[in-house]
Amino acid sequence: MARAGLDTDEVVRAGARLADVEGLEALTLARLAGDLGVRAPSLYAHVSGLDDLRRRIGVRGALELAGELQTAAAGRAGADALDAVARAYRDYARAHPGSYEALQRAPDPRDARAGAAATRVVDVVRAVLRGYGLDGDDATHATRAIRSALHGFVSLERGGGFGLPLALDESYAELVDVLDRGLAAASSGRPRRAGPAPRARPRRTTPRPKP
Amino acid sequence: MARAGLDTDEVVRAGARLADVEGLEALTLARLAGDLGVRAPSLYAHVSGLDDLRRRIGVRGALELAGELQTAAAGRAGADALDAVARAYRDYARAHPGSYEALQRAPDPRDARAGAAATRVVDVVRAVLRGYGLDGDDATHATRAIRSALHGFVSLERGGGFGLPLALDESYAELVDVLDRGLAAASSGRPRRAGPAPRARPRRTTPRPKP
DNA sequence: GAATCTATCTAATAGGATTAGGTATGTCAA
DNA sequence: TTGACATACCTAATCCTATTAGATAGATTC
Repeated sequence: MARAGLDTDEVVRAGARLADVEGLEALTLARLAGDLGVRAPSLYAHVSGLDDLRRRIGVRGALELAGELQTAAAGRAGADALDAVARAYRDYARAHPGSYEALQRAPDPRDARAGAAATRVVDVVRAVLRGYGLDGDDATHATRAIRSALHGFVSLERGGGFGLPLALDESYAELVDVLDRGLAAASSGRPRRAGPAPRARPRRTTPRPKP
Repeated sequence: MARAGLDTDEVVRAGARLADVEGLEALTLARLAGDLGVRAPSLYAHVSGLDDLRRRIGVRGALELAGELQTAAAGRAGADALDAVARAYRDYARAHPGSYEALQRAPDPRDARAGAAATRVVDVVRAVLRGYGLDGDDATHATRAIRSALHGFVSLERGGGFGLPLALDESYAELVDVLDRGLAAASSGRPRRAGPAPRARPRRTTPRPKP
């Protein structure tokens, strides 16, 4: 038999592609082996099982996503950066639904690379928040808020949770605006419960295309 | 053989309990049948398969969740109502993780009850937004924003996506504050991009316990 | 060319979903 | 009381999946 010449990277890459095209549920070792022209047990030479494969797809996805976010954020600040990162986030989740779902699972605490990949995503978001004057605990809370909002939207959208997909682009833009306003208010000095938002803060610099 | 006396409701209830205690992944017909003192094929008399069971658990969960949210919102308005609903939402997801996950899947378009259950949840959120003066399209976008944020937080929290579970209660409170501020600004009249938030809007009426 | 490494194979086990078809329990009417 | 019927439950069987064990053959190295 001619060898297929696989290695772990190739298997993970093919697994990610399959998951992205047919959904993470459709990713089975039997199916993936078929796609690769190999019998299912052969995959165990490269991956230690289905769970391991899913985790590796997740790590790969997290690194990819972090790269996209980093590119989007480069050279931008404040609301502009938030907007760009939010778009890149949603774009990635829609282009790679299987990888995105895999990346959403808790990283294996024993796998340093998994933790590092997750950290890279968080770090990009955290960097954006410097433009809002947030640091320390405030930045942690704000990072969690942004991640929650973006992930929640993307997750509901993918699952069909919004019913008719009417004006989803606009809804997403509004969500990002709500975050922007809320975070700007949070950073405008304590006590931050009663004061009006600052007036002259620069807003989005590039006009948003109408959906 | 003595009959177990099952019916569909009993099977779904037991399935939801199993999913809540051991996770939706642990819900198998074989396991559930064992719990009910019955063989796996017997469940097909009450449920048309594993997928159907999951969907029914989801519908049941959506109705339960809608009830909790409705109770939380009763007699409150504005930021107070938003806060109460947000807490109830998170409480439900933590108390019933399996049902929550099941409810998150897209409802079967052919099942009227599934659609109605999903609608009930959305309606409670939408009702809260009346206290923010939002209606029509604005209310739709705002509803989606709130659902995204709450679901995203709860989903990341459950999946261990926040790393160390440090100060999660506080982060959640801050997230709700960000929503409140952002929505209040959205409702304060158009053009809504530049104006300061209204000053005298009533804030949360009950002090939030420190985490 | 021999030795080694390893990617792949076949064979086998185990567990899950699901279908087909039989059995016995409960209900209801005569 | 007895018969008929509906149905809750069963066993047996099929198919698919993950996974392990052990053999083989292609590639690499000395």
